Amino acid sequence: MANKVKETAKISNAVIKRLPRYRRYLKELKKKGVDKISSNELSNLIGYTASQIRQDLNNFGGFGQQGYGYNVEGLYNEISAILGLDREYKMVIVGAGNLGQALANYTHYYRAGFVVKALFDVNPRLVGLRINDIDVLDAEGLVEYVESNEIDLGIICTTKDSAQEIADKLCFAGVKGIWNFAQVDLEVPNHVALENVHLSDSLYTLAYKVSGNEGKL
Amino acid sequence: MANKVKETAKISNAVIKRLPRYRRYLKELKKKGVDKISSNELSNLIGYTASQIRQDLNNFGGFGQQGYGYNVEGLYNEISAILGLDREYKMVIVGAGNLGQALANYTHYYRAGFVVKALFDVNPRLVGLRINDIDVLDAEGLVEYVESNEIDLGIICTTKDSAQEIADKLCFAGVKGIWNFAQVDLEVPNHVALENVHLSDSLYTLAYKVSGNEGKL
DNA sequence: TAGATTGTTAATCGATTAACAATC
DNA sequence: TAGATTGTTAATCGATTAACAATC
Repeated sequence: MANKVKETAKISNAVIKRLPRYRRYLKELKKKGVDKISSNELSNLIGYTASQIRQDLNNFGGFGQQGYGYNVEGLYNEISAILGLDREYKMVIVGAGNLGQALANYTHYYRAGFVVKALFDVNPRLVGLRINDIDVLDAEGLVEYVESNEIDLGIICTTKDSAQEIADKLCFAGVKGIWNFAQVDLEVPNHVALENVHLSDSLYTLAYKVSGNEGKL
Repeated sequence: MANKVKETAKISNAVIKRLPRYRRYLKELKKKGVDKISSNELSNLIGYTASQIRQDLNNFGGFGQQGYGYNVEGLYNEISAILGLDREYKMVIVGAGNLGQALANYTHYYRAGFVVKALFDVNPRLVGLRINDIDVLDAEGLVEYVESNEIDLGIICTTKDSAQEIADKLCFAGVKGIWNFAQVDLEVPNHVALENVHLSDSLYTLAYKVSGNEGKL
């Protein structure tokens, strides 16, 4: 087993959550024309310890070079690839209310690889609209659309009451992941990835910090 | 030091992040008319271990009763108070684009205690609009408005390039916390709370899980 | 080569889980 | 009282940090 290929051991969630942040800082450095950076310099910028940075990166491979550091562009590309940002994702947004519309307008900016193909809603007053050149379709046709257009990701922007039903349909229709903005914990099959954005949970956490119950004030 | 009052030791972030979730489940139980619940029953619902639930709650006080369990409504109220949801927060949203507008329409639903007083933008085509009965004001007047209206929280929905400048102004004007949606890590004074919602980071995490680099597939 | 910095092992720290005495 | 379940201490597990040998 002297194989150089990394065993694909389960990477901890804590590590994964830090990857997009590494990528952001590397992108900035790249933009500034910085060629190389050491774990120590990166630590000063990003706030993680140099040790943690080296540990994190070595989960995926030896991207650095002793005595030199890391090549900024190379590392940026590696992390992008690890995150799966070297391919395209076809998405649908279910729920064309304010948030769904905002995401339809924004998501394609984040990175060209995320393409919103359609929005869906049950409200007949929204069906037929075009948001950022994307059609709002009747939620009736969700499953068929997802199947025939090979949609990768479903974004749920409905109320919490219909979110699970939508999730079931999306999973049945074959999406690989769900980005959930509804205030509910969804049940999805093991092979479907789930990422939650619980905005009110986040706001409540802020309220906690502000309220002084933290004992720090 | 046989005082019954809990020492306000620093509560770990992991615990705080779970509180809104406890609250959500307790709210549901309350709605269903459930009076009491044991840590074991709650564990089955919520997915944390019973041991963790008891540990978490005991950071704040002994809310349960041996041989009985926890009173649902009582515990709900306690957690709400710990989170600081028993008071009102005056907020401004800076950046009246799609996301800012969406939040202006949504946030007050989350809980009556969060009141958006005004939106701000630099774009003259947005200034003067009314979103959900909330005025869009000229960003010029931000500091003065926050000061004279005793705003508690600032919500940043601008691009990453202006986010730090806005944060500085908000802090200078005296907000107690910032809810940041811009894709940048902000610097704020110690006494100002900061909660980030990095949507693209979240989307990239989803891409990672879906892409199969996880080694689980 | 000498100096620098990684990759990786070992030590520490913190968070989660298990166990059980206290007590309702 | 006996049974149930908490509150809390102890054990375990995992993640972070420190240290240093490998090596560019």
